[in-house]
Amino acid sequence: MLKQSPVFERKAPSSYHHGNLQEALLNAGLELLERRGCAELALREVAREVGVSPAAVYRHYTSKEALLTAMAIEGFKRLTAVQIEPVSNAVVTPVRFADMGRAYVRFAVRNPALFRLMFSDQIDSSRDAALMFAIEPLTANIEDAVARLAGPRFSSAMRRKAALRAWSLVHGLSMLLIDGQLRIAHSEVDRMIEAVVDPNHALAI
Amino acid sequence: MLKQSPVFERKAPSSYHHGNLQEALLNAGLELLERRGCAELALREVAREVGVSPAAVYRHYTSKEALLTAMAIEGFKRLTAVQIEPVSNAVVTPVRFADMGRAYVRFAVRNPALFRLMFSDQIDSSRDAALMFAIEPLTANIEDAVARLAGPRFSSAMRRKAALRAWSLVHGLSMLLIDGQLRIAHSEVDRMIEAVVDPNHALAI
DNA sequence: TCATTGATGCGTACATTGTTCACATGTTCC
DNA sequence: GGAACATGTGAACAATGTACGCATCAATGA
Repeated sequence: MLKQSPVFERKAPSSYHHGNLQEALLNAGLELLERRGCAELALREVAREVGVSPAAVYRHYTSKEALLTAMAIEGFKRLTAVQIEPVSNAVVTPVRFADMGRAYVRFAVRNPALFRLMFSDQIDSSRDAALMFAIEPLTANIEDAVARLAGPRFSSAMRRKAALRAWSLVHGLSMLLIDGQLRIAHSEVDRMIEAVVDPNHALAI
Repeated sequence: MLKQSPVFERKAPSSYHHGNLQEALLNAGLELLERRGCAELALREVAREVGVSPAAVYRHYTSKEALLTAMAIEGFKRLTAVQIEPVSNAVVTPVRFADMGRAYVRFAVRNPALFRLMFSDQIDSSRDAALMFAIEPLTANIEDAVARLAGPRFSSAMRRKAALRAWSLVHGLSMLLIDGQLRIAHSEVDRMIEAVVDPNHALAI
């Protein structure tokens, strides 16, 4: 019998074993997350989506929180990827540094529920080593970019401060945007990101 | 018979009616929120805390979301109060403007669960008029302070941009701090707030 | 004074959720 | 082919949000 391809999330009706349930649950969870929102995501519904009993989930994740954690880890991987892209294999200029921030905000706006989950209290970053490991590059990339942009004239304390300012700015803008606090049209979101995340203040100290 | 004072949250054992259940539920909810966290707050537990049946809650709030919304509104009132304090009855200086931001972040750090609820997707600000009304001063205060600080040399577009930058910065720092993303000791939180929210960049445009 | 009425609380019930446990079904390897 | 193991199922449990009809109380007005 042919091995089931991972792209099919639903098992064939007659097959008892799924084939790649762990990954299927993760993908179904990520998809359902954006449809239902962060608060209404039900473990049972994820199982239903994949076509499997609720208890089967526990063979691959020890709890609902564990599944959410895996989803958040995937989110951090994706965010890290889009974040670092503007400065990979390139000199860090103020414009490219701002591009990093804009990519961060765009990721949040395009994946609001996932972004919210990643920074929610439903997952405990100090508890799960893999999660902590996935978060770490996010900070490291910012600090590294600051270092490459500022050069040796910045002390390590100045770098950390500039990085934290930059992170706070883009993170706050992301949150306010996906909360709908800023009453702006969808079409204006990009312009607002351009305006707020500005190369002129890249290294404000 | 004496009317029950609102300060007593639990009804006297023999009395059928509570006296001020609406406010008691709100207070109990706010207290439980910080103990249990934003995700684990149960309507039934709030009712238990007040000494009343779960169904009684529905005489005063149409749903759990309605209670959470009321709690969030109270949160916005308190946040607005501490936020505006540094510039009420005083000329707006860069230092006082920064103090506004610091008060914002301190509120978040001292009431992490409430702050998270206020900006969560569990309440829909575009749905509830009272909630929208409670949020509005938060933005207005920042923009007003920017206007008083910058004077007439700032266009209205520049004011909005500066206000949004300032809000994003303090909001992002607040979120990162209560998420525990910044691995810093409790004792260093205040120093970090001082460093990041800095009068020198009050009006960065 | 006392029945009426509206507001407010209760008990019960239901569907849904996260989780557990014993059991069923495949797969792998000797 | 059978033993050992991984992986899925079904039934069950407690807890949750919510709806319903009924109980209790306070105020009102004849």
